[in-house]
Order: sequence, then C-alpha cells, then structure tokens
Amino acid sequence: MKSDTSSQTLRQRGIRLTRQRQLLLDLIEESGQHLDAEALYSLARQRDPKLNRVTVYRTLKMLKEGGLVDELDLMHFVGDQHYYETRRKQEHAHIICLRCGRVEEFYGPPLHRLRQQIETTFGFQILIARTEIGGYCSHCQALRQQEIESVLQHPAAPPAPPAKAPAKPRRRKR
Amino acid sequence: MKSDTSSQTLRQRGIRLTRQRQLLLDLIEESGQHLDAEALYSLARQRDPKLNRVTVYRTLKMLKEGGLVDELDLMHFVGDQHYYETRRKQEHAHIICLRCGRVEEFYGPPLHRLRQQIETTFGFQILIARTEIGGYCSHCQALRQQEIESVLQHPAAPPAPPAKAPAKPRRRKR
DNA sequence: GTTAGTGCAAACCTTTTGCAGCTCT
DNA sequence: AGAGCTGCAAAAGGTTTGCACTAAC
Repeated sequence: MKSDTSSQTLRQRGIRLTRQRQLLLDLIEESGQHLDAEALYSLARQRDPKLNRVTVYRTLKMLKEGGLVDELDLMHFVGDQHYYETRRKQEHAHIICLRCGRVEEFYGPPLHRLRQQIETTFGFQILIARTEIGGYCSHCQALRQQEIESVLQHPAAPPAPPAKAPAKPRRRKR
Repeated sequence: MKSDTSSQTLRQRGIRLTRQRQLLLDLIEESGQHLDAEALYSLARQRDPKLNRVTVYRTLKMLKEGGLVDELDLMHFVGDQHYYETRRKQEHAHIICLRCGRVEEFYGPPLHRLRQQIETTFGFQILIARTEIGGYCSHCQALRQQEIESVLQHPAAPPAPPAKAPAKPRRRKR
C-alpha cells in the first residue's frame, strides 16, 4: 500500500514525504490496528533498524496535526500512551473492555446525530471527535461475576485478584 | 459542602475517609471545574500546606476507581495531564475549542441513545463513557479566518503565528 | 492494636527539545 | 543552496512506587 491520498495531502502543504515517513504511514495503514508509538517504532525498526524513536513521535504529531491520523487513549487501559489509527474510516466510537482489554468499534447513527446537535447548538466547528467507552464485554461480564462470587465464598482465600481490579496490565521497561 | 453521599460510598468499601481525602473531595465538589492533579494540589496546599502531591494522585486514582469522579483529557489541549470532575452530574460530552481552550458541556439525548445502542448491539456493560470534541467555538471561527487572511495578504510577514497552530499553550515547570 | 494511609525520595514511562549533520528539491 | 528532516543525547512532564512513620477505626 502506497497511501497515495496521504502523500498528496502532505506534499500540498510543503511537507516532505521522506523514506521514514513513508514507512511509518505505510505501517499505520497496513496494520489497521491501534498502534502506540512504541509498537509502531518496533515495527518500523524491523524494516529500517536505523530509524529513531524520536522520528516516530515527530511523524505521529505531524500526521495528527495534518488530520491524517486520529489519536486515541483507549481509556488508558494499558498505560498512559496514545494510540493511532488512519482517518480513512468513518467516524466511530471505541469500546474497551476493562477486564480483557478487547477493543470494539461502533459505527451507528447516534454519533452523527451527536455531531450535528453540537454544531447547531453551539455553532461549533468540529475538527476532531472522540468517544471512548469502558466497561465489560459480554464475555467478561460472566467471568467477573464468577470472580466476585468466588471471593464471597472464600473470603480469606486470596487466589483470585483482590476483588476490585481484575488484573490490570501495566507496561514496564523498554 | 461535606459530600455525604461520597463519604458513605467510601466507608461502605472499608476505605478510610482521612482528613486529606475529605479535603480533596470537598475541593473537587466545590470547584465544579475541571481540575488537574496539579491544580488540585495547589488548592489543597492552601488549606493544608503539608499535604503531599503523591496523596493527590493516590486519592484521585481511588476516587476514579470508585466511580466517584470521572477522568477527562480535554483533548490534551494544554498538556498530557488528566482532569477530574464529580460524577454527580448527568452524563455529558466535553467540547474544547482548539484555539481558546474554552470547554463547553453538552447534555442532549444523543448521548443516551448512543449508550443504549452500544449496550444492545454488543451486550456490553458500560461503566465509563467519555466523549470529547475538539474544534473552533463560534467566537474563534471568525478570528481564525482573520488570521488566515492576514497570512495570505502578508505572506512574508510573520506577526501572526505560523497559520497552522494558533498559539498552543504548553505547561512548563512546577 | 491493626491495617490502611501519608510523606518523602526516587524511580518510571512517555514525550519533547536542542543541535549538528544529512537529504530532499 | 537552503529549508526541512533525522538521529542522538538529554531533559521535561506527568505519574507511580518503596518504605518507614502516622493516624483512623
């Protein structure tokens, strides 16, 4: 994938499409995932081991300001880093399971109606919209229930996590 | 304000309502603003100069996990810090002007419909929902236009900011 | 008297900046 | 040639952790 639309958009603004930027842009478009700077850096190094982490940050910032990618937090389920995705898709909300970390995307009409109402109510010119929703996916709701019951039945036994946080990952070290 | 509901909620979970926590809770409820950890710390120190910044972070984390406050990013207009507000109010979206930083709140029905659709579509149990919208408020749209025209007429003159970023604050030093 | 919470210092993760050298056009 | 980019090192910003002491229940 050569992301022609993107490169045109960039060139129009007098921004150079260097080898590094092309690589990063390709990776974001190819993956179709929600990549954070570190993941992107990691992927990029597989193709260009000399590429620097700073270049990743600078490129992401530029793409974001240029409206080519959107920045997500995904409710900071993992850490405080940001995630990025192309803006090629239709507007959508991100739904994050606070137990397993799975991310779903929602595309229904309420998002568009929300946008319209805000534009008319406030005379606001919307540039970026981000809706993130956290909770338990259908699969984890049951598991969560089991965890709670297990704790109630064996109040002194600490095999399951402390009943409140169902295993919260946290990145360390790079 | 003594935030009785909150203190009850906390005590039920065996969480101690210390002097420091009471103070921080009071400040969040009183202010009705979107405070970040640093602002809250600053306010708190006026009443208790010994209170530590770390206690602010720990308390905010606890209140967030307890569902007593919501955490916002406000599109990271200022920096990468988080903002907090009581969960007492009805669910609402936050609308941030990317030029002047003003924050509006939107309470219309689309938010509720969005929530319902996600619950039924995915069988998802929603715990937290956050909608943040960035763009230009009605006031700044006009100013933005002037800025752009001014640049087009005097392409060599750099009195106004570089035409792309209309003055982006960034916190330094604490 | 326990157990949870605080303060302090130090660490940590993520992101940005300064600057010299390189590279596109 | 010259503006724009990159890489490197270092710093900054925001937040968390380890630990000994203190205070709430």
